[in-house]
Amino acid sequence: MDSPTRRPRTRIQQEKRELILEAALEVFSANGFRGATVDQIADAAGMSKPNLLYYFRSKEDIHVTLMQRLLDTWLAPLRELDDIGDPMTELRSYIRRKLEMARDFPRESRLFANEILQGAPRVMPMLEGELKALVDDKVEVIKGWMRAGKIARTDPYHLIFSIWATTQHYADFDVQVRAVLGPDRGADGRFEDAARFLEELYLHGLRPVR
Amino acid sequence: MDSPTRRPRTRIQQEKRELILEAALEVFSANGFRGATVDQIADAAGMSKPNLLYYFRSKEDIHVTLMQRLLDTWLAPLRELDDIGDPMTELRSYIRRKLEMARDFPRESRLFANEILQGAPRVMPMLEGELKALVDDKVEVIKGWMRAGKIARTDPYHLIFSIWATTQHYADFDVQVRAVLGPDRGADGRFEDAARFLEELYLHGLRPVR
DNA sequence: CTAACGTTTGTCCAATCGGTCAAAATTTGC
DNA sequence: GCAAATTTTGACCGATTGGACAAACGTTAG
Repeated sequence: MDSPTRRPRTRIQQEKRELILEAALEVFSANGFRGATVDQIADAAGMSKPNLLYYFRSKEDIHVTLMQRLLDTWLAPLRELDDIGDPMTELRSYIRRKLEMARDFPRESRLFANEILQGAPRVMPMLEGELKALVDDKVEVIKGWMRAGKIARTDPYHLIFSIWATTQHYADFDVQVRAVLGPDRGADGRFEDAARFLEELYLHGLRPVR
Repeated sequence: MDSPTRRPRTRIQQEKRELILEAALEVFSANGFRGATVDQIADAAGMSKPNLLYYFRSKEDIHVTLMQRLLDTWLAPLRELDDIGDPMTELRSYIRRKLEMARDFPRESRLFANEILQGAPRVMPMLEGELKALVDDKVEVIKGWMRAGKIARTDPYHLIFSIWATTQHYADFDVQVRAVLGPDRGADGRFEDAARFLEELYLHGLRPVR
């Protein structure tokens, strides 16, 4: 009675679903939702298309499952932003963590970017619910820091947006970054430079230090 | 002999090609290249599909034409970044101009983001040629400012990347920004807040002013 | 062994895709 | 006004798409 697309029961279902999601991440992030085909995903997962559709009801089913899991890990760094500890240090390590995620999980970043670019047709509820709630929460923390004079008084929402933008840029616009920088400096070097720059930017901006 | 897809000769060809490009911008930016259909574009342009294909050889032909035009206007603000005038003022107005473009031409921004996200399959040569050359040029200008002690010594490439990222974010991730901020503040208010925040960030970072 | 259950595949289908083509409708040059 | 050139359209095509389905295959418990 229970279809495998409900709740995985056997070990093999658990494994195959993971395999499919990994393959789908690869294909979706590289081609977008409409650009990806079920055949491509099935190929990448090493199985036939009907077999894949035995584990997931539809192409969209794969995508929403992927997005649901993604958002959790994607927001983890922001969740860790905590009131304990020095504000400036907290923010710096948040930026570093986000930059590390752009380096280590570029496919996840691009998958998310693709979805938002298309108007978030499949994750809008999550944005207005889970995401907004978390951001609102952290904005209060940041406001506290500002009131205490620990960091400059500025717009906390746009502060968070700017951190998202600058860090995810290195995953989403990777080919552009590479095209501009040339092949001289490898991926590690690029992220090292980016980390150093962002630290300086968020610390004291562009005003010359004397 | 000359097909209209070569060089527009008549007034009507000029007009219809413009009409198609405008419609294609709308459709491509909202759905990506593979997500957009020729029928959609033809519909948006108020003509039949075969008629559209009389003015452009193919779907890809429309896209490359669009991208070629786009890159020029897209890079205009950076071209204006000049050695004359106060460096800090120059950078501030570059940021402002880029932010205004994100506000006034979000479709162009999303079209570009879509293309880069997919690995820039149709504009890679432009990135490695035109774009890289321009950035290299402006990086030298910025380095001069740093040597003169006018702005802080930091990585000029990543400075430019960060400006691109923070400004275009408001076009590319618009739905997310709106979802997080809620409906309270209109589009004008959002961009006002963003402009103020970015000015403060690039001026003195997050260090509290006392 | 065998019945029940879970897994895999080959085949097929309707819908949609980008693009062609010949013919009709319209505009233009003289 | 009329012939030539340009513009527009309906009908059509092969390829690809997401998905359905029944039959075959494998596995496991009794």
